[in-house]
Amino acid sequence: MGKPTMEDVAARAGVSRALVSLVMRNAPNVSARRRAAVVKAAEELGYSPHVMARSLASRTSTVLGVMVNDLRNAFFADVVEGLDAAAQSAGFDLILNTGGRMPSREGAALRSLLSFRPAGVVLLSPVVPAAAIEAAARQCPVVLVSRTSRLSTVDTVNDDGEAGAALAVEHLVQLGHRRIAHLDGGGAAGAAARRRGFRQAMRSHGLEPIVVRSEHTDTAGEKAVQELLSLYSPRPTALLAGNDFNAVGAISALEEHGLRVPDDVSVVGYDNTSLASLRHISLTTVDQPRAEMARLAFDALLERVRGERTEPVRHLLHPSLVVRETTGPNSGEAQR
Amino acid sequence: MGKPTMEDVAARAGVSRALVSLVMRNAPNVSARRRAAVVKAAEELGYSPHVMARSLASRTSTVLGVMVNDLRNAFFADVVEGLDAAAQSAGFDLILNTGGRMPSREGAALRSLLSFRPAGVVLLSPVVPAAAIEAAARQCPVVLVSRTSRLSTVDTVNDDGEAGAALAVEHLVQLGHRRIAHLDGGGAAGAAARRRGFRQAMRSHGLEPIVVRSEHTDTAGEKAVQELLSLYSPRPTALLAGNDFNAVGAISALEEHGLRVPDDVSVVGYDNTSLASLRHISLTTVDQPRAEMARLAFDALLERVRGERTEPVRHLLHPSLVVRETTGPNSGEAQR
DNA sequence: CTCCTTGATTAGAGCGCTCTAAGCTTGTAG
DNA sequence: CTACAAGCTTAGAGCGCTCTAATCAAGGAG
Repeated sequence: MGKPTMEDVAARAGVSRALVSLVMRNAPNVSARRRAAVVKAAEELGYSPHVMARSLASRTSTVLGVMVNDLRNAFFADVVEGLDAAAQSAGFDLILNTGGRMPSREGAALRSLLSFRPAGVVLLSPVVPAAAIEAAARQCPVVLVSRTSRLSTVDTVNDDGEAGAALAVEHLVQLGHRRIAHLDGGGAAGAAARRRGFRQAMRSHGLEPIVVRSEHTDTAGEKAVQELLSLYSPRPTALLAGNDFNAVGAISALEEHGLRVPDDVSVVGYDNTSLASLRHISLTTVDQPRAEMARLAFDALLERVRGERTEPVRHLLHPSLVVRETTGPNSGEAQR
Repeated sequence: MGKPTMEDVAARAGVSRALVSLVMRNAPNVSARRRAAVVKAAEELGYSPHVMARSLASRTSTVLGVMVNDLRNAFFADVVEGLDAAAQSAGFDLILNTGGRMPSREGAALRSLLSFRPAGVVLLSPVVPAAAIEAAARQCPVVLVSRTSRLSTVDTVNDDGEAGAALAVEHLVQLGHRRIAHLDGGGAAGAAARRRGFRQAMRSHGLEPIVVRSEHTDTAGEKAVQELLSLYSPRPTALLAGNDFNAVGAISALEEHGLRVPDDVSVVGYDNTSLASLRHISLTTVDQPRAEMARLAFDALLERVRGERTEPVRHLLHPSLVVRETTGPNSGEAQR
């Protein structure tokens, strides 16, 4: 438990502490002989530099703060994995926090991250007020994922929800569907953009957009379908759910009503979570390039850290459609 | 970007740095007047103590290292959430890493965690050699989740896989099933215990255990069922999958063979991930108390940190069965 | 043989904080 | 008026490191 310090290594190698420091940072201008001696001593003692002490002394940080509102959501877990990969390859470390989608808890989490004086902070779909984000941005670079912002001090990375929804509509229209409904995500992150994209795409095809209020859960999806079927007759022949969970719930409800997917009703999800790719579900869905989003978020941070950029950057990533087995041609049976 | 220091606060409040330090740690024996002045000054400057500097000076750490091999696995994401909750309520922070199930990467990740001189480290189902774990345990308390160990310096938290499998067998036997197969998890974490529990429970009922080699993925589950159906005639009437993903794959394959679940074949999963609770799947499964596991892991660490305990602790948590809609009485049709 | 130059090494200050021990006020008792 | 707790406050060393500037050794040029 008694961890060796640089001083210990120096003593054992018969050199000064400063020289050990140089070796640890692989600085040039260290003779091969001394370098070897230091490396050997360090190995024998099982020494590795104390990151926090280094950070203090060098006035630099290799820590990235990450706040995620819900790790259970596979989308965020994927982004965190991506951030970790980027961080590891650049010698950074992640300090991670959850905010539970509650502004107060998120605020505390954010403050906790900042007390590490991180090189930067990534907020995944935060719900804290803009003022809190602005305050954070005064302390270090901040990038928002799955949340937009007008603050000139923060960067953002989002998928183009409008384009994603349009992609889905396009696919369904091409399959011959004309009565298409959207089960929206209410106030969830990105829901507004998807709704907007859906409406626009429908209108551009001269179709009447049907939107049912829902949420990003499977039970909400079921409920929305109940409502949809009782309200609209003839019923829609295709559905764009707010996300994959919602889509799975919708499928359950449809099947309970004796409607087959995709024969009677086509269903498209959103997010392409691991759920969608399960063969048992095999959901046609809109994929957000999570790995790329993570990479861009990390790079944006690094650019700010290095002072290479001061204007904000707004990444709007183009989603893609993954066609699986829940969508098919409009059979026409249900057409009036 | 210029972060205020304790000195700045002290100057503004007209007191010494030491006094500010006392207030920040809300030590007693500080007059109300000074305390208020310090708090006010800190607020005005937007000051919060520098955790790393504090850690260095106090020779204590409020950082917990967490290594998770795969965040995409909902089980681990849940445990991390639990750890975060425990950590937050005790004033600790998580530094998180992934090892990608590769010993070399895990080793690097572990070293990276240790360089923060954390108060303790939690390893979620690590695959690094015991020697690496032992080395880590010499630096700080280590607790293993979903991995056993004989090292007296590390604590472990596992679910009782034998009991879990037995629970499932018991349930199926009570439903009248006698030909029950287990699609095992191969070399995955916990798979051996589940397999052992399955065999034991079957034998204790005088039944012949059927075990098919598989993996913890849905495609492996499908493949295992193909194999099972081609190999065993009469076919089993019930299945215990290695985990939920595997179970979902198995269900797909069964349905493709025209077998209904649970009418023709009952299926039990393992883990009770969010997947299982989707109404569309509604999988009977064995639940591991993840929140409790996280809590116990955290507490074990804290006990070691505080020096309250030096002997290792081995938590073996009792899983519970969550009965949903993929299990039902043996219809007897397929009985010989 | 002396003066520079160049590359290798080290002394020492300091990062932002904590913590021990010492110093300063009061109030109260003698 | 002195003595002495008891309660507040602060000086200053030091945590483990980095970094600047100074030192030193060893050639090469004059």
